[in-house]
Amino acid sequence: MRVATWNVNSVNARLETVVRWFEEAQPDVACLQEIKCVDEKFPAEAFERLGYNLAIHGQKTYNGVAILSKTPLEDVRKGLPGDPTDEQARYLEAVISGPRPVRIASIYLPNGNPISTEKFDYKLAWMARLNAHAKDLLALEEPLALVGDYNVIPEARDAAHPEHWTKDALAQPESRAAFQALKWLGFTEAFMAVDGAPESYTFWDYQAGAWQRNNGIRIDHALLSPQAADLLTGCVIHKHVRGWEKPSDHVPVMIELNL
DNA sequence: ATGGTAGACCTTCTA
Repeated sequence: MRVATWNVNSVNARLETVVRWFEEAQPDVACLQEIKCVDEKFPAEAFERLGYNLAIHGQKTYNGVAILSKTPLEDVRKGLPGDPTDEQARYLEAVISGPRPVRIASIYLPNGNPISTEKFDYKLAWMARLNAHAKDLLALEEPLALVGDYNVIPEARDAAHPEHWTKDALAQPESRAAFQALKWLGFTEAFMAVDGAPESYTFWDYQAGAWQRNNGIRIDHALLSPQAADLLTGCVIHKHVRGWEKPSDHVPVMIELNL
């Protein structure tokens, strides 16, 4: 089973590009982030035509996450538990039905910039809530994948120019520590388990010719429970998609599970 | 030190 994660930077502005990639890569499950629309504005027909079932947790203008699956989605949870006042659509969880069900979450972790503002506090509070919820999910002892745009550069090797990011929320020690703490609950980071090559980025800024200079960062991650890690056979970053017409600034990351 | 790009949407915010 192929499970992808992709921050599409507006599913409506990107529809042609996104459909092109779906037809090429044929994911069984795809988790999208930054759809940037309410549920009613999601171009559902385009994906239903390709044979997908949809779960959408949208929001006007900003954020928004979705899960598309070839098999029906069950036990859908919208929003990250832990703060009922949080109105940002950044978390969606569902169980992918099948002979061996897999629980999947589509995550759009807060950016957190600038770091001297409440935006960074919100990022760290959100990460604490994610870690608490992830701990509960691990206790279920089932195949589980938490995939998405984590907005965290885990290590210096995950940036072409680590020195550019020292004042950025994506590379702060607090951000990295929270991501490490999440992994240490018992997750396997799919990319590091399978490949782990340096200079393997998932995001290149639109500005300053970042793509042309390969000035990228690796911030889109797939974390697997032990029961899912046992099934892991591959993890590929679809870098070439960044060179297409009208690209997102992120590229898809695809994991393969043996089921 | 600045500005460079992209998307939603109404003027500026987010990234």
